Amino acid sequence: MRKRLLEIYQRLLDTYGAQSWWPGESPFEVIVGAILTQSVAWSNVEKAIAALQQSDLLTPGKLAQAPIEEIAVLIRPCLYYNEKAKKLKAFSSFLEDRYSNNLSSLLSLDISCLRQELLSVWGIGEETADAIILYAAKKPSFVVDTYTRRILQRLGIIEEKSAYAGIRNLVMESLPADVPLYNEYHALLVRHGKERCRSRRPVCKGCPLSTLCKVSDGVAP
DNA sequence: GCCCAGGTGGGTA
DNA sequence: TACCCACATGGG
Repeated sequence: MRKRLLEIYQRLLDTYGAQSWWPGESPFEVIVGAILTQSVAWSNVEKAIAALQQSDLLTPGKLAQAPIEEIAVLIRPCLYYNEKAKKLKAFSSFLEDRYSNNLSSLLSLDISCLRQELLSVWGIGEETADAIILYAAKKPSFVVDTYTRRILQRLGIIEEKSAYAGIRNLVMESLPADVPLYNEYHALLVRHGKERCRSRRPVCKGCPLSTLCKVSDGVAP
């Protein structure tokens, strides 16, 4: 499995080049981005982050104090803005109550404790937690998103209804626990997914993974 | 006008 | 456990 996953990685890297992913001036900004990007393209998140920055709300203390309505107006481009305003507030309040706004002390926990803490926050699910661990805490926790699932499924590596934990474990048990590798792999899967697996019908012609794929040409499983 | 994006939580059987 | 639904903008 290790060989297979590395082969996929190498082909994607050769095709798309390094993605140098997840821009963010600070770990806190990365976390805000991780919450805002739930089910939405990053381009929309950038607008919201810029608006929060402009209103000087991009720090844990200030976000925790701001009314949900004020946050919601600023993050409108991000879809489900009322929900996400609550989620940002929930995380900020958690950070204030449990860590006195000391983000570093939260992020310095070991992966399993950090993951447990993050999952206890309303609005943070497995994918968002892993994105925060990988991109904000810079610790090796593989992120399984829609594209990861779809692509690995089409390659015949996972079952259609594989659970999140099963997919994550499979990858993490097969690959070395390496932050740059996990970072780049996730970014490449999203890039590839956007270009070729956006809809139910994959674009198989000229696909760098076509010879590894069990899906027949042009037909969705 | 229609489809779908880098999900999560809550409700129901 | 396994579904189903709400959330509700913007770009192709």
